[in-house]
Amino acid sequence: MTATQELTKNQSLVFDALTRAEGPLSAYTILDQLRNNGFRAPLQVYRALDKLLDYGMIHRLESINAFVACSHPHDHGHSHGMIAFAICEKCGQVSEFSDDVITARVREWTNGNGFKPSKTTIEIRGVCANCGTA
Amino acid sequence: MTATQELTKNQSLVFDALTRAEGPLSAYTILDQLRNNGFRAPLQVYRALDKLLDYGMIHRLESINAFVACSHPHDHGHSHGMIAFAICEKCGQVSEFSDDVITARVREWTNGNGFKPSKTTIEIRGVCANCGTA
DNA sequence: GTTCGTATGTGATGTTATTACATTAGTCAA
DNA sequence: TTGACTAATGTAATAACATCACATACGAAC
Ligand SMILES: [Zn+2]
Ligand SMILES: [Zn+2]
Ligand SMILES: [Zn+2]
Ligand SMILES: [Zn+2]
Repeated sequence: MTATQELTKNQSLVFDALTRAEGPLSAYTILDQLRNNGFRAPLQVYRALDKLLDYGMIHRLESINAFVACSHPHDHGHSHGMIAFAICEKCGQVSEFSDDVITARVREWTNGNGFKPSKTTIEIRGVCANCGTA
Repeated sequence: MTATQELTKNQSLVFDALTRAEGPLSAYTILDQLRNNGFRAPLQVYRALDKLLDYGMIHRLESINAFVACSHPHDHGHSHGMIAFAICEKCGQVSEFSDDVITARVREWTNGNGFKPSKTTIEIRGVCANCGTA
C-alpha cells in the first residue's frame, strides 16, 4: 500500500491536502481545509494521518506538531537510514535529507549502549537560505 | 545565572521537581506536584520552565512534550556541540549525549545549504538496556 | 519616593490529541 | 443468504498541552 489511488477516501483527502500545501500543516488546519469535503471532527484527520505515517507517505514534525508530505515519493519507507528535517521558521519550508554518517553514528551509540531504537527524530529549526538573504 | 541558589522561588521549585524526578515530567505533572507549594496555574510552571531552558539547566523533549533536568550540571550551556537524547519508552529514563561527528555533519549540511540553525533536536525513542533485557 | 524591569497570581482561552461509542461498508465462509 | 469478521467512518465529549490578558508585588536604580 504505497500508491495514492489505493488510499481510502479520507486518507486521500488528507494526503492531497498535505501534498498541495507549501509547508507543514497542523491536524486542525487540515481539518478546516476539509470541512467542505465532509470532515467534521479531529479524529477523521488523525486516523488518516496515522495510516499515512504507517505507509511512510508523510512525516510528523515533532518540534512543531505538524505534518508534511514526504518529499521522496519513490522511497516512502526510507528503507536505508534515518531522515533529518530542516524547518524554516520564517517561510515554513521543510527540507528533508538523510545522512549515512549521522545514521551510522546514532547506531554506534545505540549499539554501544544496548538501546533498541524505534523512532529517531532529527529536526533543525532555523532560517532557510531564501529567508536569510531576503 | 547558572547556580540553583540564584533562581527565583518558582524557578527553584520547578528545577528541584525535575531534579528529584527519575525521568522527564510534563508541565502539568510539575504543576500537580507543586500545588502544595502554592502553584495554581500552568503559567507559573511554563514561566519557570522558560527561564530554566534559557539558563540551559533543563531540556525540553519535543517528541514527548516533557522536560528533564540537564544531566551535565557543570556544562549547562553545552557550549560545544549539540545534544542528543535517548528516551526509554518503558521506564522513561533519558540518556543525554553529544557527538562531535553528528554535530559536524549537521553543520556541513546547514553551511552547504545556507541554512541558519537556531535549535536542533535529536531524540531517539526506544527501549533502554535495562528494560530490553528484563 | 518614583520609575522601571522582573517576577508573580489568576482566569480565560487557544491548540493539539485521545477516548468512547455507534454506524457503515466490504470480505468471506457456512 | 445469512452470519461473522475486519476495516473504515461519524460524532460527541474529554484530556493534554500551551498561551493570552490583565492585575499585582517586589527590588534595584535614580
Ligand atoms: Zn520522507
Ligand atoms: Zn524560509
Ligand atoms: Zn544537558
Ligand atoms: Zn528503560
